[in-house]
Amino acid sequence: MPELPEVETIRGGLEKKIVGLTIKKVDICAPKSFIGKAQEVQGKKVIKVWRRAKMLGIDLTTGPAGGSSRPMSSLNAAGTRRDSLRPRHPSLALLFHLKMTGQLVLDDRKWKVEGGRMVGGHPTPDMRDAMPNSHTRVVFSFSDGSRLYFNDQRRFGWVKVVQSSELGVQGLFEKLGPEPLEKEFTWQILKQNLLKHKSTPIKSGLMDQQVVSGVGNIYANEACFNARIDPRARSLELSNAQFKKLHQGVVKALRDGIKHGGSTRAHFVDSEGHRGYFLDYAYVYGRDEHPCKICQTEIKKVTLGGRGTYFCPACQR
DNA sequence: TGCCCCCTGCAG
DNA sequence: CTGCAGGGGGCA
Repeated sequence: MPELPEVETIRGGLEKKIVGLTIKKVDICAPKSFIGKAQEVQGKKVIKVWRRAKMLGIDLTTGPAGGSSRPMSSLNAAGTRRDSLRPRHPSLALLFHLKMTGQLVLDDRKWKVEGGRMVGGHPTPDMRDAMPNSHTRVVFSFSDGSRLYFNDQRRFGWVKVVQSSELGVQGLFEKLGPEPLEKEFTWQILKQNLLKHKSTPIKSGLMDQQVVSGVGNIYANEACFNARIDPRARSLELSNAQFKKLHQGVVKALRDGIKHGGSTRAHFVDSEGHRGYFLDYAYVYGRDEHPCKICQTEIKKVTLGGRGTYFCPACQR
């Protein structure tokens, strides 16, 4: 599900709640969803929550609980890189990829057992569906009684126990393109990367994680609209002025996504179980047969690379 | 550079 | 029943 704005929304919510907590227990309901040894993270303390592309990382102390360790990550609250790229210090982390339907929901009602019954707070209406259910694949229990649920209906997602050496230049992140909300993402870089695939539709190019990381189907559609460019256009056909508009369009779409707490089509909820509202503000995604918010022309839907593609035939040329 | 596939569920 | 869904790895 989640693209950059959704993962960033989850990251921000989790950071406020779990930094400093110790993982007491890991319950794995779906073995294929958990890669690595759960034992390695039990007793470890959370020191940072970060994001790279559409992946979310939780840095853990490497030594016994309380031991000191340095964060593996490099992204601050705004999703921008603070300490530059690498080298990363040796440490341990949990790395999540939520794919299409993954959720990370923190249940911080402090459950107490009274008279054999669980007693706690009241879940929000949105959260009720995200509580441990038939789609819960992994449950992390923390020292203060709170729990983190990794839910994933379609089972495409995963969580992996990683060492810092597995990430970075030679690791899992090796092929990822630039972070679109960082300085390294310029219109020139975008142009250069898109031109590596001259005949690929521009919207499909934006979804290529080697071109720019973190953009998925919703925000690629919105970025093309923001730039007033036909999503079917080929990179070879674009002028420099259009590459600049596309660059701005990507950044605007992602920032707006974060501003509205992400997009909820069907499954996305943030770490508190609340949906996101960006789709209320979307210009084209999911709006086929509806009037364009700018010119009233009917929004069209086509398929590109097997993915639903929405655009305004009048605004986007 | 395109499919097919991993899976589950829902809408038409 | 078929088709489609915030992703992306693998294979021809």
